[in-house]
Amino acid sequence: MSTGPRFRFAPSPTGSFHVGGARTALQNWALARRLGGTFVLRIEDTDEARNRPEWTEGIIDALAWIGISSDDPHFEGPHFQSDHAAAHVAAAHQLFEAGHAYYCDLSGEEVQLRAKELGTTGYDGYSRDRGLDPAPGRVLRFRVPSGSTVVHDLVRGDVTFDNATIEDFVLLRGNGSPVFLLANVIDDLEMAITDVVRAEEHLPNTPKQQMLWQALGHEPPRWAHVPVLVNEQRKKLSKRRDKTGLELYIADGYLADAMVNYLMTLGWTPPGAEAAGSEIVSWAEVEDAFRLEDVTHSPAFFDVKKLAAFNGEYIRRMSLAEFVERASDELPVEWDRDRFAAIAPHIQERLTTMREVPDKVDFLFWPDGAAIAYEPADWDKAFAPDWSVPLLTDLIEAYRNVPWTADELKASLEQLMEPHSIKLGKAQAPPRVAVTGRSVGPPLFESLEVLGRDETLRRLSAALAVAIDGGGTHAGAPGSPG
RNA sequence: GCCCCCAUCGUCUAGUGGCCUAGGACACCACCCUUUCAAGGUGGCGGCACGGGUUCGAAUCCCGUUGGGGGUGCCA
Repeated sequence: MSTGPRFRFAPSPTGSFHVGGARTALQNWALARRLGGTFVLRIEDTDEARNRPEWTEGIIDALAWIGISSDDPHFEGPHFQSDHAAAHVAAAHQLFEAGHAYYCDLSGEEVQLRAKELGTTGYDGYSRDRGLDPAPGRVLRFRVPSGSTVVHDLVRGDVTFDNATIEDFVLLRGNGSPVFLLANVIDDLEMAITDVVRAEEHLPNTPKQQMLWQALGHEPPRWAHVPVLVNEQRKKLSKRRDKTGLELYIADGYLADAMVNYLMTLGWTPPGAEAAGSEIVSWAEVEDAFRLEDVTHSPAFFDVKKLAAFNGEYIRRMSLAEFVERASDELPVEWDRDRFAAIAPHIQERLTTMREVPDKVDFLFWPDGAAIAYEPADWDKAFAPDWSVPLLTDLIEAYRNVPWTADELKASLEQLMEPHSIKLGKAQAPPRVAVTGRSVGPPLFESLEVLGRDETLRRLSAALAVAIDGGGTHAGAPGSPG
């Protein structure tokens, strides 16, 4: 058990794990590990309607994916806020007994009505000195002291709030249940949290929570509010408008290391990144160098394009063996793994996400003899030149006897091109479209080598037939193989 | 409305008074390489929001303006 600082990550359970949450979790994790402290996971399930056991599992799985393992000695939890309901209520009563809170019988509508009549904002302290006793339907409100509250924030410095601008906020609802503000503080207190690192949106709550800590007779924790993540409209990333779910990115074939690396560079730069000319850093380096004091103060745009660039970089950095293994997960079970391994080196550097793998190599797995659906535009372009049909005809003849290696296949095409005086770049188009149905794909001769002589010749001949017979219309692309 | 935060290339950022004719990364453009597409290499485009101070000297400090964001629940 660690004795160092205690951080906490306190998500509310939903079916989705927010990428912004992933970032704050990562920051807490880096700090907890480097400082020899603890990362406490607390599920904020106060709102019972939202609580489902599988959601908690989803959170733990998501954390594990980004490298925050519940098996790590620095990990503690999960704790559940709902388990502490009694403590929250007890603390509220304690606050009432000590005179830090009072009951009020005004309903929400009545409060609004009064504010309107008085021309004030929010609750005006109507019941402050009425000495009301607890009763059903009455809310317990905190008696905000006069003066001001200074929040010492590790990323922003001191932030001063005039208490006069903070209304006597609710601690206990009319039905006796505690609100988030209170529950959050009590849990942090009970779990001996020393450092609260969370998103900037909580900054306005902080003076209220700090007053609660003090009213309860405790020193508040160290606060740190990191900037929020925003979309291209510069609005806080929201589940409704934006793609925020970590699970969505996992499904799209993003690598955990790339995601973690990218998330950490939002609002923070690894030392040495500039000199290295690269922002790609290992988690070890992050853990070693991440400091709250170095975090930027302004919101950061979550740029999927840059994430994709990182991801491509990480894919290219994998060893071939690792790449083949991971890519296999993306392939249909019936596809031959050895055949894939043969072409793998040629697609590894052409990817931005793992999800693109099947699409890059599918032509190698079409059933032998299946009709090929040619991309109309690609077909037209490849077979527009008048040399295309004769070239293909000769190529079929040549390929009947040539040794079946990429080099030989290439040499043989080059030899045939000569009389036509065309470049290899153009000459490879007709056979490529004939064999793969498209004009782009992995290197052609390597692909043919993997495909094999029989199926290659078959596809070449089928295309030739269509080219001759379909004339300029190529109407003949029969049904799709896949 | 009120409170709080923020402000360097399109984006993420380096920069903590002279090393800045502002550096890097992503994106974009061009060229090279080339077996299509990528990858890789080289180069390019592009920024200190504005106005006042302070100072010998300001992207850096202060004030104001403008702009953006967050918060203002008996949600979390």
